[in-house]
Order: sequence, then structure tokens, then C-alpha cells
Amino acid sequence: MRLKELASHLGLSQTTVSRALNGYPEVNEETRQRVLDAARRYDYRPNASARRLATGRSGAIGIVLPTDRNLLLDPHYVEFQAGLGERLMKDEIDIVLSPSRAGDEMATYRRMAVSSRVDAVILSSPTVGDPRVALLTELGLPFVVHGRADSPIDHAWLDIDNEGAFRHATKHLLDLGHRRIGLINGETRQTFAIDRERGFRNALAAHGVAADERLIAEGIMTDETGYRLTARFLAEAPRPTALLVSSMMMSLGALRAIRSAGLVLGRDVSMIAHDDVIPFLNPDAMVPTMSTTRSSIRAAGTRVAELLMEIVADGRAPDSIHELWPVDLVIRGSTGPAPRD
Amino acid sequence: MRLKELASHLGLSQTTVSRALNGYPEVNEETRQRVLDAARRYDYRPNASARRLATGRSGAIGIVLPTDRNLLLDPHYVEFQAGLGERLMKDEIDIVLSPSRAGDEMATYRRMAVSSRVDAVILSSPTVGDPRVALLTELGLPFVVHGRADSPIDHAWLDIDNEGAFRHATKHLLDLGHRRIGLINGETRQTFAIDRERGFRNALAAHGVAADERLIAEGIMTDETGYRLTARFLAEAPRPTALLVSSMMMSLGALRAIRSAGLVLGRDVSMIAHDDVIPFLNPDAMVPTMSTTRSSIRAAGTRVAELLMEIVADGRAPDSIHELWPVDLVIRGSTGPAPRD
DNA sequence: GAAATCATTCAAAGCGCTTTCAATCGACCT
DNA sequence: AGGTCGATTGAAAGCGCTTTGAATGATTTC
Repeated sequence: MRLKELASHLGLSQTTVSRALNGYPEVNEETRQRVLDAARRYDYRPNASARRLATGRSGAIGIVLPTDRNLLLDPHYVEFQAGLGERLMKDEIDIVLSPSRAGDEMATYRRMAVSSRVDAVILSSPTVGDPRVALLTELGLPFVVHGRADSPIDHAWLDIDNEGAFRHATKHLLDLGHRRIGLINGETRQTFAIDRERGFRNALAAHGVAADERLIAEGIMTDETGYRLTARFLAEAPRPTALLVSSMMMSLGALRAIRSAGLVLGRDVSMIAHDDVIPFLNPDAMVPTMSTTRSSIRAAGTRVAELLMEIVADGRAPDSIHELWPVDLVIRGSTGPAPRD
Repeated sequence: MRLKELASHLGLSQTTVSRALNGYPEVNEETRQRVLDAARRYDYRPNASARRLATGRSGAIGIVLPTDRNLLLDPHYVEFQAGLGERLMKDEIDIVLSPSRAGDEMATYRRMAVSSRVDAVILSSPTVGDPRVALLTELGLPFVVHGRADSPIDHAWLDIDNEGAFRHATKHLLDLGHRRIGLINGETRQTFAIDRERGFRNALAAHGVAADERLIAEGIMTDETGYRLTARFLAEAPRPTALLVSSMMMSLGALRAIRSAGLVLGRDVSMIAHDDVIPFLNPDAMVPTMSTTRSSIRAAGTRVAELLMEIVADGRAPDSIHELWPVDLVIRGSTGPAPRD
């Protein structure tokens, strides 16, 4: 069923039918009802390409998907995407995934922009001075960064307070008497990891405790990295009595390492992990339950979608968008007072 | 830069330029070169919507994304998507994700088809007699099922040999002397889980061993389910000496339960888990290393993309597409001879 | 009662491509 | 020489929608 047919069925012009369907005010209410009824009856759906061509808007937002970076291997990513989708669904906006090899990423963004395939894009996993910010700004393709790119160019971003989260968590451990605290971080190419390390160091400094560089390490956020780094830390003498871990996935490995060393989590070693609220990594289901810094990555996805819509549909100025979300510190069974020796 | 401008820059008609760019044979080679050079120089990119409108093809394939089913929470899904993307990238085909609430799924497929947003779709996690197969067939929207829908309607599918995989794995355990073997399966709504259970039972039957229904259980494939079901099995008397587990994620929980019971994996209890080759769940990195039935879900994604292209671009008949992939049985440290009691 | 205003509706002009159908120009054939 | 054919190019007609500018009656206004 095409607009033309629908119009002739109704004995109306395409113009009127189109307006009725799109909610323009100048059409008679009675006419609009007739049109709406007919559209439903014939299951009419406007052709997406035609509409896009006519309006110049694509009705889609883009994500460039590096096929070989770890973004993809990452459950966080899926969860974020789910949040995104939840919001976008309401306005029937599609997500266009454009896979791209690591080197071609910039070209892919360019392609998306020039071929007007999407109205806006999302930047995930920003690095320091991320070149994508400059590119997109130059291309005039609206975007929201999930995280912060720390770029000289002002841009729209939504981030969680990583510094504050890890500062509070560290402070909590210090208050429990811990002095040797290890940090198992994500890769410090990414801004969130830098911020967390800063929070960690700030808390130590504020307490007059010197940071031990041998107890600060980073890596991709996998179970395996968690295991390896924790095992390394525990081999130090004296060993750390508490651990700050950047993801629940890593905390799984960390826990394995702690057990392998014959130690008990929450007694010999305390741990606080960052929890992005991923359904299959539930801190309450762990044994012992895991103390966390918590912020739902899914909710962030929803909000980023919302912001994107505000920019594209309502013309909101991107540089007015800077949201920093607070992070909860949830104390559970994996933290306890520092053991005395 | 628009086609029109480009053409006038070159002193050619749009027709010729369009043909040159799209590789039609009737244009002079010299002319084609000039056009290609100019296109590169001006960084010309055809407008995606216009092209789609003109050709009637959307240059995208669709995935309906149930926002509240567990498909999403699932790393398998991401990995599959990565494989898909890898292949689609080559032809600059987009993936359109259409989020949808569980109830609306069918409507979303319908919308995708009628608005010709995509040229084809992918069906994941098929259930027995999956209604989507009938719907898509009726709508005339090409699709490939990842898995098998076990529907009366013939359709394109790619699946791994789940029955064979679990049959072989079970046989291997039987050959090692195990007689009490537990099965921790994915939800038996899904065809893959049914096939695995069948393989398991077939192997037992072939060996003349009666299946113990108390040692067969299912659930969503999470760490938590793995823990819970394993703990339950180990409480039986006599307890199972071996376990077949449907995912690496579950095997993590299973391992925890085994340890909690004071047992040693690979000695007191053997385990074989299904490995979809997810980068952050590496069976070689586990302690002990995990015996698995292995088939790369990413490779499956790549191949599904390939098949989709064959249907859409080359007009291959969907009902000629039935691929059943064999599954490797990889024996590592988590399996050993049955303990004698 | 004529002019002006308002509420509705429509015809037609794009949006930027692809593709059909014709036109042109030498080369080739009889 | 007149006609045919193959190679190359172009003009114009869509693809299905939105939107501009105009038209039509009906309703007010002076």
C-alpha cells in the first residue's frame, strides 16, 4: 500500500493524507480520523527511504563498531546498547551498526556523515583527546559521547563520576584500616580508567598514604586479566589487604586468584568492584556478596538516546549537554576491616 | 557534493556518471577513470536514501532486538553480531537494530518489511515452530535463521550440530567410565537446547545407561544458573561424577559449586562445557583447563551474513540453504576417568 | 453586499538517485 | 552510396514521500 493508493481510496490528495498522518494541525479532525482508520485498515506504512529522502532526515542513529577492538567483546557494550534501544524504540528510530576495522574507523564515520545514513552518532569508549571528536565536529554530524573525550573541542557528553566513585571506595577501605590497597584498572587509554586512577590516588593522598606503584595495574577488563593481576599483587610482600577492581568481570578472576592463594574474600582480602549492573553478573548472587560502586550502564544508554533525540529533533545545542552522574557505593560482604598482622 | 554537481563538473550527464560509478559495462574505460578520479577528489558519496528509493533496496539487514529477553544479556549475541559485521562491512551493508518489547516483536518484523527498511533479516534463538518463520515467509522478507526453527515451512538456516556435539561429549564421558552424568542445559524452549538434550539421551541409550531425570535441568545460561543447578545435582546421592554444561558462562558457576562442595574438578567431577569461543571466556585460561565442545559463534555470524548476501544480491533460493556445522570435542583438564568409590 | 479572513484541500515541485528509451557517431557491410 | 550495427552518451521518467504555493468555499467584517 502506497500513499498514493491510500489517498485515492479515500478520495483525498496525497498532501492531505500525508498531513493527517503526520499530525499537522491544518487538517479537519474528521478527515484525520478517516485517514487514520484507513491507514490502520490497510496496514499502511510509509516507505522509509522515501520519507528520508524527502525530509533529509534518516531516522536512524549510528554506531561505529570496531570489529577488532575489545569494545565488542564486552558485555557492557550490549547492555548499553539495550538501554539505547529501549528509548529509541519509542520514536521508531533505528540503530545503524557500521562495522569497521580498527584503522578505517574515521573513514566509516565520514561515510556515515556524507551519505547521510544517520542523523547522529554515538561515541563510546573515548580516549584522551579522541580524534573522533574533531572529525565529527568538522563533519557537522551531531554526536554524544558516552564518557568524556577530554578534547579541547566542547562537545556533548554523559559520563559517570568515575573519579568520585573510586575516591569514595578508596576512602571507605582506608576507613576500614586498609593501607595496602591494590588497583586493578581498565586500560588507561580510556578516560574512565584515568579518572578512576585519579580518584584512587586522590583518596590515598588525602589520607596521607603513599601509593605503591606495584599495586597499580591495568588491562582489558576480562576475567583472565583479573586473575593474573590479582595473583601478581598477592605475591608481593607484604601483600595488599584490599583491592579496587574496575569491573565485575575482572572481579570474578580476582576472586579465583584470592581463593587459589588460600585466602578468604572479605576477611583476608577486601574487594570493591565497579558494577555496571549487568544482569548476568549480579553482585548479590556472588559468594560472598560483592561490594560495588554501582551505576547502570543501561540507564546511561537510555539517557544518551534521549539526549540524541533532543539534539536532532528539538535542535538542542550539543555544547549545552554535559551530564555527570553520581555513582553509588554499595557495601556488601566482600569488604571488612583490615586484618591485623 | 551531489551527483548532479559532480556530473556538471565533469561535463557529463548524471546517467553516465552514475553508470561509471556503479560499474556498468557500457561506459568508456577512459571516461570511467575520469569519473572515478573526480569522485575521489571531491569525496563524493551517493546519498543512501536516494539510492535506496531508486533501487528499492535498502542496503541493510535487520535484527529485531527483544529488549527484555535474555538474548540481549548474552555475550554470545555480541560475538555473533561481530562476525556478522565483519562480513557485511565488505559490502558496506548496515545492520539495522530494531529494538522491540517482547510482545511487539512480530509487529516490529512487519514494520521492517512493510517500510522496506531492510533487505533481509536474521532470526536468532529460534524456538520450536517459531511463529516468526511463518510471518516472514508470508511477508516475503528474506531471512536466515541462526539455529533451526523446526518449522513446517522450509527456510534458510545455519546451525551447529548440537545433537552430535552432546552425543559425542556424553559418549566420551561414558568411555571414561562415568555413569552418573548430569546435564545443565539452556532453556528447552530453544531448539539448540532440545537438540543437545537429545544428543545426551541418545548417547546414554546407545550405551545402555538409563537417564536419571533428576540430573537433567535447564535454565538461562548464566553463571548463577550454573551454580544453582550444579549445587542441586551434587546434593543428590549418589552424586554425579560428570557434568555436561551448555555454556562457558554456566560452567563458571558450576565450577564454583564444585569447589564449594569441596570437590576437585577433573578428579572428583568431570565437566565438558559448550564453548562458543567467546574471547573473554577462554577455556585454556581456566584452572583446570576446560574440556569443551567447540564451535565459533563468530564464524557462524560471518557465514550467515554471507548467506544473506547470496539471497539478496545473487537471488539464491533460501530453501536451498541448510548448513549444519560439525562441532569439535576438545579434551582438556576438566575431564578424567570416573572416580571409583 | 463587497471585501477580507479563515479553514481546508489540492496540484505540483522537489529530495538525489537509477534506469529506460533515444540519440549520436563512426565503423562496417552490401 | 545507403543502410546497419555497436559503442557510447544523454534526456527524462520514475522511486514514494513532504512541502510550498494556490485554490476553494465558508465565514466575518465593515
